[in-house]
Amino acid sequence: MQIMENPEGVLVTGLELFRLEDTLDCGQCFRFRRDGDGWRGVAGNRPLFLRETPEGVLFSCTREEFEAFWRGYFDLDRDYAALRDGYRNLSAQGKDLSSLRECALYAPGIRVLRQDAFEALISFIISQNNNVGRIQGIVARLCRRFGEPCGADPLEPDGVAYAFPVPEALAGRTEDDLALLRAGWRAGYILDAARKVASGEIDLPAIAALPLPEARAQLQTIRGVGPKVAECVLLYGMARMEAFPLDVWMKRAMKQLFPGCTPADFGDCAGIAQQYIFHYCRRHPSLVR
DNA sequence: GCCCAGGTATAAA
DNA sequence: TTTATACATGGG
Repeated sequence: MQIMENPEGVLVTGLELFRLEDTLDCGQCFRFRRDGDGWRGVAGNRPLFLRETPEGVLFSCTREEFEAFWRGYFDLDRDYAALRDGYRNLSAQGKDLSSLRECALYAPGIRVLRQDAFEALISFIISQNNNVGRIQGIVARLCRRFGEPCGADPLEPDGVAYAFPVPEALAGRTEDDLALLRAGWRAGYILDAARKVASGEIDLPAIAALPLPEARAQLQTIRGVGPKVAECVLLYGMARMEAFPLDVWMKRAMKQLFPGCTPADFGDCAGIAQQYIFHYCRRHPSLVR
């Protein structure tokens, strides 16, 4: 990876296996949209525009911002090629994981984003029994109404980029206050999560460091957080790459593609394998119907 | 109208 | 412990 400054921002070259569409349009984050030939969005309180050029990926930020945040956010220091090859050789106790190579062909440029834990928690509470378009709409309204302005966003009606709300900005609200989100019954879940985090009853950084079973159990004390949401928070919001979100699709895909295998068979980077499988399923709906 | 969307809480078997 | 149902929105 080479990093060069230019008048538009920071140009990153020499990156293998990094494609913006694979990474930003796959249901792991809900705040990035296409903008012309690139993508625009906000992570936490940091707005960003980025696009692919023949030379590399161009980030519209300073070198300091890239180094301090975006480099980690996009997981750019992980060697995904080595990981993919590692999976090829990882045949735990005779378990056949060879289908994974085929899966990885359908989203070779995916990176597992390292999002803020609270943002991931609220986002995936909203995601339950919901579709990506509507999730994005609810999250956008949440940020416009309860997030702090944090820069410019030409795609917003008022041209302002809004940060993801901090827990304290939500904890004191009522379900009526959240009615404008049109989040339905998830509004109560959002409030419970925000209140538990704001009060300290839920300590997200502490949970992130816990063994997986305890971390899952603590997350699931939040109303509206079940096995699936907890797993998404661990994988996308706590950089716990052993986490493996199992939804209806994934359960069926596992039976078809990896009979007899469990998430644990994919090792300490199971979550990345899960991403490859998820993308494969999206391209092969007949497999999981 | 009907069905579905990367689920979860709740009540019943 | 497992299975059924309601839950609010909105798009196809």
